[in-house]
Amino acid sequence: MKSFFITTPIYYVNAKPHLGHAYSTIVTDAMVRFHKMLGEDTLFLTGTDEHGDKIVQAAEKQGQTPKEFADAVSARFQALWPVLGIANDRFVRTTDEAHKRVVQAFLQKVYDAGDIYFGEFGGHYCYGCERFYTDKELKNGLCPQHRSKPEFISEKNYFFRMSKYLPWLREYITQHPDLIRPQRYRAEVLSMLESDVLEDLCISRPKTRLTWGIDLPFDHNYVCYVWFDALINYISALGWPAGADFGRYWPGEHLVAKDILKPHAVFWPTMLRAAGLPVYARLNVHGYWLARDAKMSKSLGNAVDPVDMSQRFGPDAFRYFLLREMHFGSDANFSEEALTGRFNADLANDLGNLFSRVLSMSAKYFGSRTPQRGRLSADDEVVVEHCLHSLQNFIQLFGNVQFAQALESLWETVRVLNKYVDSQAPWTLYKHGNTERLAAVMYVLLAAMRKTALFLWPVMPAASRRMLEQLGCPAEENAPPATSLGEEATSFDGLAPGTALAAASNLFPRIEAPKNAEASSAKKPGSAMEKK
RNA sequence: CGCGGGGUGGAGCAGUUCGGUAGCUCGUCGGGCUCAUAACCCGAAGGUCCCAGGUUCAAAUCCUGGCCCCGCAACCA
Repeated sequence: MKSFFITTPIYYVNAKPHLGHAYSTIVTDAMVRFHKMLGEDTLFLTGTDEHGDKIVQAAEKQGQTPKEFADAVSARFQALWPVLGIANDRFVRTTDEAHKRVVQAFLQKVYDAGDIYFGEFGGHYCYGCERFYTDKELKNGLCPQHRSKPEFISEKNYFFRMSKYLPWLREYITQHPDLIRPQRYRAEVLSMLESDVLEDLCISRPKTRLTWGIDLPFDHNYVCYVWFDALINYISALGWPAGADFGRYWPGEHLVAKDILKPHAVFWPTMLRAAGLPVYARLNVHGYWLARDAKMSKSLGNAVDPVDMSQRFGPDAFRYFLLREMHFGSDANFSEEALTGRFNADLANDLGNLFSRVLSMSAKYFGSRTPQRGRLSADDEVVVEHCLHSLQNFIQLFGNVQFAQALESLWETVRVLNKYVDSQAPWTLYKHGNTERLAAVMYVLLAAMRKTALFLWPVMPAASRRMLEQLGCPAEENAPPATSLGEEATSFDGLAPGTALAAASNLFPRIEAPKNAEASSAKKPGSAMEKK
């Protein structure tokens, strides 16, 4: 059985979860569900990153120990995922004892191989920022943030001999064109590798400055710093080196946002190489959600709270919007207006209404039973072909992380079905007593709707289940529908005649547009404000 | 010359890899249907595809130069 292991980044616990965390995790969840429905052996990992200066500071502010603070925030992340319909298999914390042991084993291995050395590290240190600046970053010799003169500090630290592996990495990425996707990020990494700006990686902090970290196994005066700790979560959660899951699931895929491209595309593969492990199978990189074309941030006050969105619009609609609106890899704008618009147009008008009208007719014409399929006309065959074709496209596109295009492809079918209802006019067939045609048309509609519902399971698991139930195809809770997407996209069967159907209901009640929508839009002649 | 992304009808976006009738959703206007959630279906209006050159039978797409936005270069998804 083919395996599919995928991870989100582990989230830094210095702040509460925001839209970006939600997006990364929702996308990963959708990918996992998709692969489950392809019949693969999936494993979905997420977690929290809990060491470092900032956690210590944040904890102090709250009057807590770093561990207490990390426990609290980590718990918040863990509590969020079910709310968003996310079903991760594992949750790793960098403060887990098991994780610490793996990090130490990894460090020791690389150290023994001679790729970690002790050296001098000097730089301009700004106490306000608590970080080093390079000469180029300084503005007139001053910290760009605080406009104060940084102190030149020199301290001894351990370094990972990353530079040694950069030529290999460049070659590897060249040989594996699909390793990093979308392509724009692969190009960026290659450009990074060619620009020659990458050096060895400082991987330690002296305990005199920082104690909240994992001890270096070969020098207890130092703790492991940043990426060597965090990145290793991806294999510590698999129980490397001895755990059976490592052999079963590695190499897997990672999903990250573009801001942490470098650590994942450069640090991590070279680390794996140095430890003698295979590189991950794929790195999926996405862009940012913007609010009115500006980056979301707490300071700008334009951050979006995923819990709030999920509660107000429902997790399924929220997930649908995120996957439909952003073209994976590019930035996209988030707004409630856009979310409302998508909801009403796609879910309420196109999809929900299709279910409503077809189920209503099924009740009227066939006593809410799936009719016999009968012989299909040329018109019917066209719809069937169109449907299967769009499902095949969906599989291709979704597998290629083109979620927006995949959903667009699925919606082509939804629109075709709505047109089909109009062109076939079942109410006329009914009036004329043309039961055979009526049965064929209704069967085609119901069967195509079932497929649509199935294919939506990765994106909208709860709504998918509701739709399937309405079609008399109840699905087990917390399990993928018992079918395979590949087969569903090649044959048009799947509905048993005589099955009881639900009465028509309102799956996605329209959302009334918010009253304050006019605030920023300039007055235009004939601008639409009539909604009542 | 630090690196990268972008500039396409009123709005938001595809399309640009491998040139060949400019496409989608929303919005606007007109019509249709009556199964349905004031929904659905049909039709129409609306575009110098940032600018200027170049290559070509043909450029949104390739090349050169320029203008304008926005990220990154910090443990921010």
